[in-house]
Formats: sequence, C-alpha cells, structure tokens
Amino acid sequence: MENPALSTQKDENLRSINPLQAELSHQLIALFIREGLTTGSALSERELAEKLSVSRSPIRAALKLLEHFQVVEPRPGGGMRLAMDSPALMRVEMTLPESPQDQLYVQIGQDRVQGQLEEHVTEADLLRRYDVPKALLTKVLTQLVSEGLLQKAQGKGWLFTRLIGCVESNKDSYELRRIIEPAAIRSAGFQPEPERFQACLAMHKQLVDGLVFETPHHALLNINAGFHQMLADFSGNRYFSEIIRQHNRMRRFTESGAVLYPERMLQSCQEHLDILEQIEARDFEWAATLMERHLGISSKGQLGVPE
Amino acid sequence: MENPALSTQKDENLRSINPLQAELSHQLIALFIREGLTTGSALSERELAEKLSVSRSPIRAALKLLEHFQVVEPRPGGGMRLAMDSPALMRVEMTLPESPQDQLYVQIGQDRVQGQLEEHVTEADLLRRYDVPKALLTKVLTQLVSEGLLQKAQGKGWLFTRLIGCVESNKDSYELRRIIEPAAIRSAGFQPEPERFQACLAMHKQLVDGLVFETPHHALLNINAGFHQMLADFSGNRYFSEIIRQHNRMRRFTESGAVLYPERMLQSCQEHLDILEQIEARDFEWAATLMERHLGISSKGQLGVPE
DNA sequence: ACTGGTTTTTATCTTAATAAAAAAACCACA
DNA sequence: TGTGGTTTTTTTATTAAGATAAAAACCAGT
Repeated sequence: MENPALSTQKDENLRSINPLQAELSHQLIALFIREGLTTGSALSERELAEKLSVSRSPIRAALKLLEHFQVVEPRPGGGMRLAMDSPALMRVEMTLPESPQDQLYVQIGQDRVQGQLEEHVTEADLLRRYDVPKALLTKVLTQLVSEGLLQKAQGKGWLFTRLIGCVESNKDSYELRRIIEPAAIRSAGFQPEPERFQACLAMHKQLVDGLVFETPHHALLNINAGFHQMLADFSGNRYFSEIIRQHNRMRRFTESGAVLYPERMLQSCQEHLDILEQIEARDFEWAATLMERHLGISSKGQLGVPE
Repeated sequence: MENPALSTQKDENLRSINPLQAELSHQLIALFIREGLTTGSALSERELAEKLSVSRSPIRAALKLLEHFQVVEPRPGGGMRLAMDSPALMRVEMTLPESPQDQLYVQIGQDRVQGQLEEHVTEADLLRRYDVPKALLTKVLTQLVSEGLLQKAQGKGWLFTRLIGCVESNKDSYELRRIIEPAAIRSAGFQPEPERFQACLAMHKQLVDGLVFETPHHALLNINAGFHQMLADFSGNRYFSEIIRQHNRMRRFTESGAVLYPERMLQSCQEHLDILEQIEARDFEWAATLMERHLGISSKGQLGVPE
C-alpha cells in the first residue's frame, strides 16, 4: 500500500519550537525592516504587541529568541534594542528556526507536488508517515484547507484539490491572473499607498541596476510576489487581494525549487519597473496594458520563471 | 462584554443527527432527481455509494432515514426502491433534517451578518453562546475557514474576514463577478456540457413562461446560483469555478432573508435565458457581453435581488 | 503617561482512552 | 457477476483533565 522507501524520515525538530514565537520572530524582523529601524533603536514591547495584534507575552518570548540570535540586545535600564541594521536582518532572517507547523506544511505541500502523496489521503496515513503529534497535523491540515489546497472528503479522509500538483493548474492560474491583475489596476478604487509604492519602486530600480544578480533566489521570489500583491491591494477590492494572495502561496510549492535564469529575471524586473513608472505617472490604463503583456509573456516563458 | 439578550437560544436539535447521514440524505434526493429516477426505481446500494464517493455503511443509514420519510420503501426480495416522483422529492427535500453542522454554520454566518457577533471571537465565547459540543464547533469553524469567511487570529481567537458582513463587500463581490464571469465565457477552454446546459435552458424557459411566480424563494436562489456556477464550470478553469462557488456560498447569508420582487425575478430569468440562447447559438462573445450587462444592472438593482 | 517586569486570569493545546462510524471484506443467493 | 445482508477492520470522533501559553491586570520606576 505504501512504499516505505518513500517515507519521510522522522524529524525531531518538528516538535521543538513554539509555533507562535517562531512566527513572531520572523514577523518582528520584517517589521523592523519595514519601519526602517537601525542599530540601537529602542523597542517598546507594547508597541510591537499592538502592531502584530498579540499580547505582550508572546512578544517577550520572541524577543528572547531574537536575543539568542543576537538580533536584539538588552538595553541598560531594561527592555531591548535592535542590534543590527537592515541588511544584516535580512541575512539572519533566513537562519531563524521555522515553526514545526511551517516545516510540516511545506513538507506535505512538496510531497504532494512531487507525487509522493496520493490525491486522497487519510489522517492516519499522514500520522504514520510523518510521525508528528496529531494536534500538529490537524493544524496543518486546517491551514491547507484555509488556503484551498485541501478539502475534507465525505466520510473519511482528505482530498487534495486538483488545484495543486498538476500541469494544467499552472496554466489556469495564469489565465486567472491575466484577468484579475489588469482589472485590479483599472478598478475605480485603485489608489496607490505612497510609502509602500515608493519602497517597491526604489527596490526595483536597484534590482534593475544590477542588484538582481546578487539577490538570493528566495528573496527574488518574495519581491516578485510582493509586487503583484501590492498592486492587487491597491485596488481596494478585498477579493482581488485575496485571490492574488492565494496564488502567491501556491507558487511557493511549485517554484521554490525552480531554476531562475538571471537574464530572464532582469527582464522581468524591468517589466515590473515599467509598470510602476506608468502608475507613478498615473496612467493606470497603460500600466494595466503592460501588465497584461507581462503576464502573457511570462506564462509562455520557460519553466521556473515566476511572475 | 456580551449582551445576554442577544444570545442565541440553545437548540437541542443541534446535537441530534449524524451529520454525514443528513448530508447524504439530501445528496441522494438530488441524485434521484438528477438521474431522472421514477417511482419504483430499484436502488443499488453499491452504485449509490460509488456515485457519492462513500462506502455502503453511511448509504444504508441514509436510506433508512429516507425510508422513515417514505421517500424510499423496502423492495420485495431485499433492498430499497424509490417511492416518489421528482416533484414530490423536491417538496420532501426541504423538510428533511439538516445536519447539526449545517444548522450551526448558517446560524453563525447569519449572526455575523446581522452584527450579533464581533469581528473577533474566541472559541470559548462561541461555546458559551451556542452550547454545542466543542468538536462540532471546531468542524464548523474549519468549514468557515475553508470558505475564506474566517481565519485564525495570531495567538488566541478567530477573525471574521471583512469579506462578510459589510456593505462594501457586496459591491466588491459584484465587481469581481463582473470581471470573472464574462471572462469565463470568453475563455478559450469554454465548452458547454450538453445535458447540463439543456436542463438549465429548459428550466429557464419554464420560469419565463410563468413558473417563476409559483417557485419558492429558496428554489429560485438555487436556480440562480446554479446558472452562474454552470457557466463558470464550462470555462474548464478550476479557479473560475471555485471563485463563483465561494461567492454563491456567501450569498446564502446575505440573501436568504431578502425579499424577491416577482417582476424583477422575471426580468432576471429573461436575461439568463437570453444569455443561454446566445450560448446555444455559439456566439460566446455576445453572451459574455450580455453577462456583463446583466451583472452591471443587478449590482445597481434593488437590495435583495440576487444574480 | 510612559516604560519593563510580574502576577493573575483565561483560553487553548495536549493527551490518551473510549466510543462511534465508515470502509472493507465476506457471505449466501439470484 | 451482481445483489443485499453481515461481520471485521480501520479510521475518526468524543471526552475530560491537566499542562501550557496568551491575554489582561497590576506593579513600581522613570
């Protein structure tokens, strides 16, 4: 019934870290970068808690974790302060532990994409395969469900939606985005948020200027997803945002292992930049047209080129 | 913190019925109608189980339930046979018990739309409010999450997405559908399934012919949702289908209590029929244009007029 | 009126044993 | 080979109590 050689090895790390703390440590770093904090900036526990919509307890724990990684340090007189600048933060962020939930989530997603999991699975199968506590599995399944990647079968077991793990799915996804994204830009409610827009514009100028060749894979994918997400958010229509968010999430599985061709990435960034400049000039119609072209080209492009 | 006067009354029925059986009894009736079975048709347990993707055990239980409602009757020599024709089935279907899960699901959704539930709720709040077993609540929350109506907050509690329960949401939903539905019809993969299409066409002809004035509220909403769902399905793009499915689900909350104006319903059915006739003539481009117009009119129409 | 530190309260997670239900296998019969 | 009936196996649901972690309230110091 199941090939034991394919079974994923037990991973003791899957049990070790408090998921909320791990998640918050990542979010805190993203926050520090976003707010442009520099070495020595004082960090107010209450303010951080407020910004991330949690109470001070988990913030304190996450700061403790960051202290262990020397991202923050105790401040004389109490509290913490930042101990790094943004470039260092970006580097450290990748070495931070992932929550056990995230590990299992990515594992299951990739196993499914690689065909090591059938379309129909039972919880008991998964528990045997991954050897994790049942509660953790339940949480991950819930997460997959919330993202539309999995659904409960009638009776017993779970079904992966055919949204994931098949070739046609990718084509369909592009067709949808080619419709939604230009429509978002043309939407009556389209309204760029100045700071967010400028940050994205500046980043793309640097990338086109050559930074693209030095930026790690993982970061390029994030920037790319962020560009498309931002434009969808600017539409002011929650559904547009939500759809793009979901498709960005799915691309994590299919593209995280893909090869990126540097010259293609440069061209892609240039196209992004062209679109951003039209938006800055408030020619939304032309920006939308460029987006249609951008997505049209990409979908026919080589495997592994994300837009 | 919470106004006890607003608290929903305990409903003992919420605990009584096996959810899968209840769900299957509805699905069986839908199946009988869809397949055009008539009084006396023999029912094969294995065949039904196969068609609904479950094993024979729950099918047997559901048939027992249907026997109690005299929908089916024992056949001499063993097994069951259908004891009603389609019109009677449709009438009975509405009187069948709903699963406790569905009851709670609708209750929570409506309470949220009506503002009796805050955007942020904790499980403990909900357990106190509805007095249901924790496991049932968990299942319903999972369902709401899978439909994108609810999400887990960081730390404790749950957040209703602002997709539901606010005025703008409705506007956004129409904007999205005005983009997706015509695009589905124009999609290169658009391909009507003959039987399904003909059934829908015939139904609309009857409605326009006057049946609309005799059809109950609940059935009209279903026909309406089914029309839009069908066209999205014909696109062959899963994402289009999935998006329309989600929006139809949300409309259950906002529209199930709405007043339907008969003359407006007639006009709506006529518009549907026009679209269907263009599709039959294979002028998909014009059908898509009519759909744009149809959705454009509806969104400006009176409250409670669903499309 | 802030801050970080601390305590108290509350909510959720974990757990494991048991019960319930679905799936699968088996049967005899047409 | 198909049927319904029955039994066996496997999976999942249900609990309740205790452990854990988040939220909230409360400090004292600046």
